[in-house]
Amino acid sequence: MEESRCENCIIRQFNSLRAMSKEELKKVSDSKVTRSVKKGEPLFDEGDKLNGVYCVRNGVSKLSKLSPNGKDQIVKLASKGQVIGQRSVIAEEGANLSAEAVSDMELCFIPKESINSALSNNPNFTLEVLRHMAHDLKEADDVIVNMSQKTVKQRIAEAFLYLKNNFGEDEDGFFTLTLSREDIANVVGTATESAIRIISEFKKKGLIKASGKKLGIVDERKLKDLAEGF
Amino acid sequence: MEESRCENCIIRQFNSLRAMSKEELKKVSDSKVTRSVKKGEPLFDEGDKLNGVYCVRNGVSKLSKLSPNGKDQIVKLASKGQVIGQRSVIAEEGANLSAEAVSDMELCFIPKESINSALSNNPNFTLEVLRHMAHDLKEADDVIVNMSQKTVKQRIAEAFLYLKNNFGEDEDGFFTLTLSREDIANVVGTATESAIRIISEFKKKGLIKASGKKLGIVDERKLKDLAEGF
DNA sequence: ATCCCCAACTGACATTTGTCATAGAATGCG
DNA sequence: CGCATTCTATGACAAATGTCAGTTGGGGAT
Repeated sequence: MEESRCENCIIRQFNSLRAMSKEELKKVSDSKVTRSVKKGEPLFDEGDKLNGVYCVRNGVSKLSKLSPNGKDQIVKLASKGQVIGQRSVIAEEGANLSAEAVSDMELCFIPKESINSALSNNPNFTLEVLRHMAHDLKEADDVIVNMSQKTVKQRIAEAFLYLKNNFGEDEDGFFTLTLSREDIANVVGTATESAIRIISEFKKKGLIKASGKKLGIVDERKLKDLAEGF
Repeated sequence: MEESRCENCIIRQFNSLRAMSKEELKKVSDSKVTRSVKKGEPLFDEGDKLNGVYCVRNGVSKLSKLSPNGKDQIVKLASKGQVIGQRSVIAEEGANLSAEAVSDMELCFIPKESINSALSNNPNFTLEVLRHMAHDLKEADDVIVNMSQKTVKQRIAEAFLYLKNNFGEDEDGFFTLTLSREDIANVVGTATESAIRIISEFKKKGLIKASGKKLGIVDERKLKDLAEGF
């Protein structure tokens, strides 16, 4: 990995690391380890003790949790600029979720000592992390409401809008991030077959398009209406 | 309210205020306002700008959000020792949830200036708040998984266990906190009629007991099994 | 190229859950 | 005390979703 000093890394502008001082960043940079993870490979598993956090440079990871009935629920998708594992490190607990790459990834692993030292010495950094977590918590609350109050159809519509807004689309209007139908089902919390059926229905109705594994939005307006329940 | 100096308040042992210094607590105590809220009365509404946080001295509040389909989803129940509204104050956003008393309450309102000043001056306090929020976030993630992967029956079983573990029971084995069937339905994210039916079923099967509005657990073992999907 | 395998799909059916209608029970209020 | 209102309860039905079984199809490995 060529350009690999945190001090110069643009990605940190997107996360709480931007509140670190020059010296702290130097320490982080010296202690960090870069790592490549291929699509489908795990970063860590639920319950693992994390000795640091991952800063995503490239690619996307799904954070999921196995429910007692044996199904995986994807709680979050983390991409460039996001920091994975900070909750576990801060709470000094095992990981609550497992992480797996859904596309090839490049990440920086930052040992927890660097994080903890910054947390106890740099109030600005701590406050910045706190703000990020407050934001995550709000999002989580919103997800709870969506999951419990919206139909599968509405949730799939939302998932499509989410994929477009957070990961973008290519020149042909297909999502940059390609998820399997099973992953989509696990994001919205439904059976794979149900997800497939609804995706087919959306396609028939001209709301979305599909070509091989690639998916894209055709009629965003209607999709939004549907997600809101009209 | 008699004994009302924060410095002497036992309740703060349960929340992040315990990380405040003597002087900070003094400032908080001087600036705080105590407030009584009767069962059924609102504390604040979704979208309201909060000028501070509430520290619960007594009673329970439901934090809920209205979904587009017109139904309320209860995201959290806050009781003695919990601080309400910190997320909004920290993120400097309007409230994401609305809060309403489900039993008569006594609370202390702490202006956001006191909180913010402590956040920027006392790293220990900030870290403590951060740890609390990390914990809340984990809980929220777990709720997401439960909501999307468990059946209504399982979720109601869990709700009963939750009510016992978090609010306790009286000498007759009935929950200290009495919720309406509608509130229970809104906690587990289902229709009121469905909740009522399942509660009746549990009662018939001897898992729980009901007397008027009071509810209680009879067979905790079986209820736990049910919640886990057996 | 061919085979193989997994993902995508489809149908039929069971189960769960929501909705509407209605009735009884409890509670508060005048 | 009696009335009104809200909460609880139950039935009947419709709609949504899950499950099981089987088919198709495309991409990767050999």
